Amino acid sequence: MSKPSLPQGTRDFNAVTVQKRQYIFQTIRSVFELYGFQPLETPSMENLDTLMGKYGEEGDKLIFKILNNGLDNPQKRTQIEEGFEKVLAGKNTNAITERALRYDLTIPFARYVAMNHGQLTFPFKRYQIQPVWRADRPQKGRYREFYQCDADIVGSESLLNEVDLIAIYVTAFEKLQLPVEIKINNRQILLGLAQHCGGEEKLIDLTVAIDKLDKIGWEKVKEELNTKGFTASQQNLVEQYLHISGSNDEKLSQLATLLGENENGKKGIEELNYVLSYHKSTGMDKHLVADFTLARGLNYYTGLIFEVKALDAQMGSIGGGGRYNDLTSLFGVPNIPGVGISFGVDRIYDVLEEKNLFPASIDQTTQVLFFNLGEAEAKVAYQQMMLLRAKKIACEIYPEKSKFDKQFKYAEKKGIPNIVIIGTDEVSNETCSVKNLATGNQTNVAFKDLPNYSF
RNA sequence: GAGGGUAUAGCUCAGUAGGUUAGAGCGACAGUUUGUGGCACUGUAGGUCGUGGGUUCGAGACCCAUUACUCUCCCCA
Repeated sequence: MSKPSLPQGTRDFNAVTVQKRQYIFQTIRSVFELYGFQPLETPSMENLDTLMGKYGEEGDKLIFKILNNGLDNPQKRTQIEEGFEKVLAGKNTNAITERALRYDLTIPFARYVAMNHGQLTFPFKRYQIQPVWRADRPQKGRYREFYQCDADIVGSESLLNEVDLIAIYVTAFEKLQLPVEIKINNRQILLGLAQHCGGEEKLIDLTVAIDKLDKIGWEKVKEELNTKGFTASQQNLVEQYLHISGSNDEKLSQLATLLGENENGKKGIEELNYVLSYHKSTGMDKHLVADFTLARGLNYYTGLIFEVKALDAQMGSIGGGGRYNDLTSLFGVPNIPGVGISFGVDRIYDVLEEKNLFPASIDQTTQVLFFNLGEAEAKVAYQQMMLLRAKKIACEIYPEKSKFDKQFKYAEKKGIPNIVIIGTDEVSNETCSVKNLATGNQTNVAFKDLPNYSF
């Protein structure tokens, strides 16, 4: 028998880790609900057709596909062999796989909206907290199974939704006491720039190159633009664009000058201005940074886009989102605009851990340990313990009669702050000894007073 | 998909230039101490040195292969 192991990029979560993760989930969930979002859950697996082609060419490769059952059925042998040949040729076929694990929460949500748009009340606001899977190579801050927490609003084009989603980010990260900066940009601005550089068809090359700026620097970006056929004057324009700096207002006015009368550019700037000025009134604008280098990989975004970065932390983005004006048309239901955001819980966890920002209180569960001093004593202790549990005080009793040493060490290792000792003397007096392990203080408490004792 | 690094006790790691019987700390267990823990001391258990081949009189160490893990790039949360 070989040693048991885990699939690459997956993890077990021990008690402390689960509690810390619950703290993050609960914080985010409470904010979602505070803002009027309702929960949705979708299956771990979707039909492969639902997912394929939605995340770009790279994305398709990273989808975990599920092998069909019954491939050994002799009656289907020819069909399956043909299917297998297709797979070897790099194509997909439902003869071999027809289902796949969820890759994100947005596309399943779009599928859900497309299937149920007749029944839903619009604007429809849902949140979803579930794991997703990617067949990516694991590394620091990147896993093959990880959780996303999404909130989306569909059926409304109002920018008030963007305003609200930003407020969710700010509120949630304030509650987590994690300092962040929320970068915002607008696909319309990028589109305007592409048009200035010769046409909309340059948009993807342009965004891919721009996105790399902070990693590879302007010179390399310029080289890449050059190989993609951008002329010297176009490269110059991009350079001016990327070197815009100052406060948010200053940046936007410089950008307005640069893009001039371009309709998309003007619209994009107007929308950014709207959201930024709205948040001046909430005081949340101090977390917002207009960043024209922000592009985001997913091609379905059409309007404002967001990305959240933890300040002073070695970590990629811990959240992102944006407006997609026609996502459900992928599933045959056009004209349902939407906007959404996502929290990357696993990365948030890593950052909170790194910066020591988890509250100390969350890993404490059991409040009181009852010592076990023998069969008869334990029976009395058990009765007393149940009275405490009825008062919602978390307790446990050591399950066997052991030396004090061992029971003390058990309490200490589990971080149980109080112990209750009930031996023969206590049983006859109807009292118990309550000891606080941190202070070492010990007091005698009558049984009748124990349920009201403040531990 | 491309390129690095690592693999020795439950955990973290030593192990010199290839040389007898494989080392430490921590942890576990037991005792000093069967109604008062944390400390201390004493003792015990625990290893097919990732796997398979090769070189050698001799391999934990050197070579080849393989697997797992890990990190970086691409991309992403």
